[in-house]
Amino acid sequence: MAGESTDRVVDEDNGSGHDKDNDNDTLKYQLLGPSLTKAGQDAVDQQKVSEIIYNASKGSKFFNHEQERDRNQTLKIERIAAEKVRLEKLDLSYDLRRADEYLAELELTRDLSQYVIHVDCDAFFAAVEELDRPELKTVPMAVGKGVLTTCNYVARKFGIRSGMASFVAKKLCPQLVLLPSNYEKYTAKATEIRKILAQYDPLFESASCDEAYLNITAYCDENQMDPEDAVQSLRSEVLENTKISVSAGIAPNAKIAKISSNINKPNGQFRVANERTAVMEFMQSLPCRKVNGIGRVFERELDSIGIKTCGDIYPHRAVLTKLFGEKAFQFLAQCYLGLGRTNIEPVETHERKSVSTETTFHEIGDKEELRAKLRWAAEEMEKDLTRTQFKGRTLCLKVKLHTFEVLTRQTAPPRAVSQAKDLYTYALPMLIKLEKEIPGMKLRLLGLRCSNLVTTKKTGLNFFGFTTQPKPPTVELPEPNKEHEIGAEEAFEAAARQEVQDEMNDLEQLSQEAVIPGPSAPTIETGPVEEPPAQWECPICSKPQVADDRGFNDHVDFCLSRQTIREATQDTHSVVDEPSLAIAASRKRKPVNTGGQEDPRQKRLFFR
DNA sequence: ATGACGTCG
DNA sequence: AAAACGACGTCAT
Repeated sequence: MAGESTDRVVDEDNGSGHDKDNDNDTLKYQLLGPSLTKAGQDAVDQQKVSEIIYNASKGSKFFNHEQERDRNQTLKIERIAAEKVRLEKLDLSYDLRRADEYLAELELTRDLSQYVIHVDCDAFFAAVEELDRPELKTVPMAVGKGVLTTCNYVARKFGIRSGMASFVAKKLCPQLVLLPSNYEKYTAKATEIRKILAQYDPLFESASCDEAYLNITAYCDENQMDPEDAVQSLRSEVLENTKISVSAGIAPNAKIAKISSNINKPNGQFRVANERTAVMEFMQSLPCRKVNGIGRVFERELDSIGIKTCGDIYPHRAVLTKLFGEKAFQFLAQCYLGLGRTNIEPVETHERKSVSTETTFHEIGDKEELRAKLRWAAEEMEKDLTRTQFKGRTLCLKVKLHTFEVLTRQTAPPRAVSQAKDLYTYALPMLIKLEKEIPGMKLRLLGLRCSNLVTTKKTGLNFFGFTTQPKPPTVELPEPNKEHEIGAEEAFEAAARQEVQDEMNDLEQLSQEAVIPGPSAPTIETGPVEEPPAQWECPICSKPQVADDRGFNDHVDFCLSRQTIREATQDTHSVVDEPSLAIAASRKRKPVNTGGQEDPRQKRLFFR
């Protein structure tokens, strides 16, 4: 049973001292995973499921990390609840009036003229697999390796959900069939489905592989059709032609359509009429958690002040800004009123903000192995950047420690980067810094992300009728050279331990070869983008740097090789500079906000 | 700007 | 024994 509240190592990092025994309840709820609200779980005994998950997890590093998070969240919501009590003793008439004014203002923006629908495939990945192997329809089955991405409805009866660790799922249902995911197959199927969706709204918006928003107002007009009939026909058309069942929500805006598509899942639809009363009524009893954007954490925080449904927001409107911030208040106000966006547009019109790659692996502490992982990530990243036709002005390294703690470090190279060699060159110093900050660092994940993107697409060149050749922008090196480059990169670190001079020569050669060669680009380099010569400082020695006219700078390579040598020769006897030590020491002590400090409340903002 | 964190599918 | 990945967004500093 749930008796013991685990043996807490209570040391000085816990200023508040006290610890509720019922912490386990929230923790267990947390462990149930993020998709508790998904369909197919209604008949499941969640108590029992939660016990099993808890027992399967107990003591693991993952569990300990979740426990830590849960503790912090609990502290935070205690502060929120206490603050709310304090606020309510004050005169809130000003806040009340402001809230009401905002609500009135929002009300004027209400648009009930559009039919927006959200289409959602039922257990999509699992359904696609079942097409190939119909015998799986009757047995519990899930897709995904370490973590499940989807499971069929038979599996859901056992309490299995997407996002669940597969070994936990096996505990809940030993006969569960696990399939590896096959994204090509799923995207191919998704393309078939989208072809049909396009007939109903050519400007539909793919929200993900298996979801889409459509505005069918025009379609209904032109065909003199009721939206429900239109969606009925859309769904049967999809089912007949692709053998995939989909559910749909029909509503005056995207927010409500999204919620509605879940209501009669699987293979069903639900409509909220385009009338104010229908909308208000629908929201009134709707649990906040169902709204896209309110997750497990915010749900708990809202619950702690007595808000469970969207209707509960109204009576609390006067304190929301002070407790959660202006943006959160505005978002909640829209939830209460059931407002949402009505303009649906193709996802291609959105500009991408970042490109990233990351992988999880067995715990690694060995420095060489970590570099190999970083190199691999850099290569993956280069592929992704090539495919998406971007370079990154800023580069971010992400690691997850063996404790599941996640850290990120970012840097702004002197020029936008896209080649594996450069990605590696600029990421490695960040990794090295982390290794210094965290003695004995062991990782279970490593990833890279590029943001501040610069497009390498050759756009706008065809106003004289020139067809833009869709040639991939990276034409730098013939294949064999790439191999050589990687090999040399390995050699780099090894050689660094021996002779600086020789190494520098090698590096110079490498740089000459690897850096963007002007002549091989026949057309204008990268169309419209004019990269400003960023000012930048070396992540190792912090000296200000200037990029040369090829866009790069050998200083980092140089500094890096010195660094590597120092590490190799003096490793045990630490030359580690004091600041790093200070950071390392302070890391573990969480910023326990001491008494006098006011208002540590976290604010959040949602889209739009 | 940078890093932590929340959220979604 | 064992808990993903990629993308987006905020906030505090």
